[in-house]
Amino acid sequence: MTQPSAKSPMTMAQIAAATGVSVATVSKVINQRSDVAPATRERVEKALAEQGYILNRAARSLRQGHSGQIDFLVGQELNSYYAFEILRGVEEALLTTDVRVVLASTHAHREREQQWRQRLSAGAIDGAVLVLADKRSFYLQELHRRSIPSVVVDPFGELGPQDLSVSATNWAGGKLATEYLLSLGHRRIAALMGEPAHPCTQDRLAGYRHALQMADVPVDPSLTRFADFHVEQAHQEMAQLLALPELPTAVFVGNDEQCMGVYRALAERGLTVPHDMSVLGFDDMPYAQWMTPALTTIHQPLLEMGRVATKMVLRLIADEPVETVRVELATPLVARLSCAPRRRRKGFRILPAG
Amino acid sequence: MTQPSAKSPMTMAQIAAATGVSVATVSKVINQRSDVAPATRERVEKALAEQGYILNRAARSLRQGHSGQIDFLVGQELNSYYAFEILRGVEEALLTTDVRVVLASTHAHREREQQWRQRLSAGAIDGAVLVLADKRSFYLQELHRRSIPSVVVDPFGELGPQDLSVSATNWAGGKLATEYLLSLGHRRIAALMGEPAHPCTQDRLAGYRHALQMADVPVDPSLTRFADFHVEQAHQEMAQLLALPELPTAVFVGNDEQCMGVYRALAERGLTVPHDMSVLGFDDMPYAQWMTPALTTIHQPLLEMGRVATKMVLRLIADEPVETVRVELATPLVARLSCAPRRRRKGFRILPAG
DNA sequence: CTGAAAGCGCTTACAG
DNA sequence: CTGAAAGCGCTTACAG
Repeated sequence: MTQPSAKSPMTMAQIAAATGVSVATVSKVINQRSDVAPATRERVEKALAEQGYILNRAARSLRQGHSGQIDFLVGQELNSYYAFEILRGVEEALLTTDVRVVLASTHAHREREQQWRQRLSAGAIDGAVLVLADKRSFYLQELHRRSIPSVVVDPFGELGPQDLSVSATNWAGGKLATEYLLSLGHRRIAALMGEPAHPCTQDRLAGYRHALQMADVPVDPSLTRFADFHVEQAHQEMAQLLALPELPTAVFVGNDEQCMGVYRALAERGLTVPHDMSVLGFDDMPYAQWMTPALTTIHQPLLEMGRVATKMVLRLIADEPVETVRVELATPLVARLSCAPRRRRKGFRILPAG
Repeated sequence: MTQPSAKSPMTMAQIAAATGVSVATVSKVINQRSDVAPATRERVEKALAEQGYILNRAARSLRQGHSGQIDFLVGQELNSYYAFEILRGVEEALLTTDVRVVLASTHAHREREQQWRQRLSAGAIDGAVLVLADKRSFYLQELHRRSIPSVVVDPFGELGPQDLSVSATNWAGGKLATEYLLSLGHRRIAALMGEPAHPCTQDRLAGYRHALQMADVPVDPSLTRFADFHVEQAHQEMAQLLALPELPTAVFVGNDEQCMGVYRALAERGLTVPHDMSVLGFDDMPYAQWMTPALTTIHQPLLEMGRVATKMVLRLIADEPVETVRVELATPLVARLSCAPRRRRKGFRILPAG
């Protein structure tokens, strides 16, 4: 029946008094400095544990000028699960540390940007994980000015030579997707991509073209379309594709979310997946396996990207070396039910069943 | 061409020196105390603005014992978009304040719980928004012990009389859903609910039963099934429902995520929505409108719930009164394409087309 | 190896 | 209305 104590927390001074050493020595023990006699250290550690000592971070922060916090900053609205997956990875990397994430995106509100800059200046931010930033990003520039460690996840444009980044192997992913569709016999393969300005779009598209060329399939420009990364525009663009005189038999799509729009456009035309059209996504979001039919897609390790970026930030904060400036994480293909071998044209040739 | 200054931030002492007043007076101006002469105040405010003064929060925090941070704590794994929507609401409420959210869920890791408790004790948490907690929750108990303001969003069980909460009108939502299906002519309406222990499940089910009784439709217990709130189990339970000798013609489902499993189970049996079965969800997650067919569902205002809860926490922190202890936010029905009028039994009666 | 002392930047009770 | 001074809890350079 230990009584819950709501008393104000222990201080180093109290521990010092209880142990008969100085506050300086207690501090040294807590900070694992080497210049403490083993016997003293042991005695202090025991008291610390027994009394349930708790470090006052505000005090340390005031003294040292840092805060035990890193910011999670998204270049756009926080309206997509995409960012959430990355955030979960950040959380995971921080699980065993005593660093916290702060969601600090300012969404381009001027007042909020001011506030954020203030926090920066006041030393309230030890580091940052930036999603969808490029070298012209407000955040990145401010962070550099203050020399605060940062890592960009999935850069949205060009980065400076000193900027660190973590992304997916987009080129390889685009190539793999296309090779898979080719292996199923498809030749007329459309690419319904996301935001054209995003480097990941460019890279995936380059992978797509490369795979086609390797297979001696001519690249038909009318088969490449762009949209933002959301459902609505994908739905529209797919409708455009379906208005073509000669339809593709497969589509490689910019992300899973867009695939929902693609499914819809197909359903509206009375076309079924994968019988009439193979659909291949990108991301492998949790819902991909539960779409009907279950979506074949390229896995983008968003959670892992968040985790890796966070670990890099942590190393930078601790002044430890970071191995690579540009990390790219693998993008395997997850085969489900939305892709099938190309059907022969109706009445063109009848293959024996089996 | 103002030179970006990476110098260490201004202090009150510098402002005081520049203005010819004392540090105490600067502090009073910043904290909007009344005991400052108008002329002095004006002079100091001018200097503050011109010099771009920035408050050092660590110092204030050390002095005052609070931190400008509230914790966002989820009782379960942070693996569902559900929590993300609430989090977005929290963010929104904080947009115009200088309070930050910290994602602090410990996921029942013992070591992390210790760390969290330390932060609590050290005054690093001014308040908390708890998702899916009940009165036995570790977080809630610790928070109460330290008298730190908190509000529970969507309580997972019973709460103490003094606990504040924000939830959706689950009973009304269940009733509304059922009435809608009844109005479409359905009489055999299944309820494929989520977690039976969750109060929201109980409330929705009560609403469902009430609506049936009001319409003089007997409640068939074999038509009520439970699962967790995720896709897999919903898929299984729906398969069970489809093994019944007499099938329902409509299902009211625990949440939108579960509906994906329901769609799948139906597709596997060759049944189409809404022709063979009407499906009605709960939540109105962003993807609901993009499921095929677009899901008719009860809108649960998760984002708004997060926002309201956060505003309550903010009021509590500021020692302002809070109007209501239990807030319930409305749950309108969003009609889309997954529900249709009940079809007459095959061969029972032929209606003229049109 | 140990500790006395200064100081991080603020707020507040108090004297004037 | 104004300000000198104490103190929040820590860390660090330095003397011993």
